[in-house]
Amino acid sequence: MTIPFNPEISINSGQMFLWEQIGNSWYGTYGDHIIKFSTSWTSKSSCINNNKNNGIQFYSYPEVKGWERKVFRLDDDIEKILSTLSNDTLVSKTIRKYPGLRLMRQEPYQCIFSFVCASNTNILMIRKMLKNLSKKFGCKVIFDGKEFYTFPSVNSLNKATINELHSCGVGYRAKAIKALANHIISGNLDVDYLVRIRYHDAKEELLKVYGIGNKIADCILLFSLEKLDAFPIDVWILRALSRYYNWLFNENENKFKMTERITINQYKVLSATIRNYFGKYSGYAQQYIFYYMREIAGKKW
DNA sequence: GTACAGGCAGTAT
DNA sequence: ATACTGCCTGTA
Repeated sequence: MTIPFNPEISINSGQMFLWEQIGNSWYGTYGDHIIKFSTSWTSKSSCINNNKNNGIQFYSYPEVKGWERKVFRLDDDIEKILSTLSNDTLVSKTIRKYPGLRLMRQEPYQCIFSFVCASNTNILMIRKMLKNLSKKFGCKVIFDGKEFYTFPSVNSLNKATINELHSCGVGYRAKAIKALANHIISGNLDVDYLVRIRYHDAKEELLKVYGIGNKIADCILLFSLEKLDAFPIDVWILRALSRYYNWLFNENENKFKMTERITINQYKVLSATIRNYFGKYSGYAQQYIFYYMREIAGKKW
C-alpha cells in the first residue's frame, strides 16, 4: 500500500504561515532559504506517492537537493503512523477525507518566532506580522525573477528596537520577540539540545521564555523540535475535544466547557489525557483534527 | 459606535 | 488553584 502525499494540502494546513501561490507554483520561506514546488496539474485533489514525483517538482534558493524529504517529513514511517491513529473514529475519517495531508517540519528559529507572534490573534494576522518582520529584518532574494525576503536572523531581531518591531504590526508581542531573541543569543535556549531531550523537559525550557505558554510551546515542539507526541490545544482543537472526545474527560471530574477559557491546570489535564489516548504520534492526530475543524468552519487559512 | 476573535502574563482572591 | 483583566490589530 502506498500512502499518498500532497504538498499543496499540507502547506494549507494552517500552520504554515509564509507560503504563497503564484500560478502553478508555491513559494515558501524556510529560514534563509526560499523553497518552491510546482505542479503540472490544476486539480487540488491530485496526489503523488512517496517514490515518484508524478508531475511535481521541487526547487529552492539556494539550491538544496531533496529538501522536500525533510520539510514534508517523508522520512517518517507514515504507514505505521496512520495505521496507529486509525483506531480513532474521527481521525480515521479525516485520514480518508484528506489523502496526502502531512505534518510539516519547520525551520526551528522561524517556527519559534512565528508562534510567539501567534498569541491572541488569527492566522491572517500572523502572516501579516511575519511578512512585515521579514521585509524589515530579512534579506531580499530574487528567485525566478520574483522578490522574496528570508526570515530574519535571530541576530537581526535581537538588535532590533521595540519600536522597530512594533512598526511591523506585532503590537504588544514586540516585547516577547525581543525577550526571545535575547534568550537565544545568550544561550539560554538551545535548539539542538531541545531536539535531543524528551517532550516534558523541552516544554519546561520553552515555558521559561516570556511570551511562550502551553499552546505555543506545544506548537514549537511539534512543528520544529521533533516532538511528535506534542498535541497543541488551541480554540479549534478545544472545540473538537468538547464535541468529539468529551467521553474521554468525563471520568475523574475532568469535564470542561468549550465556551470557557481554560486555565493552565485544565490545559495540563486535557493535554495529558489526549496525549495518553493518541500516544507517540499525537501530533499527527492533532494535524488532521485541526484541518478538519477549520474546514467544517469554512476557514480558508 | 460596538462586539468579537485570539494566548499569555500579572494580580487579586 | 481559579477568576479576572489588559494587551493589539483587524473584521463584521
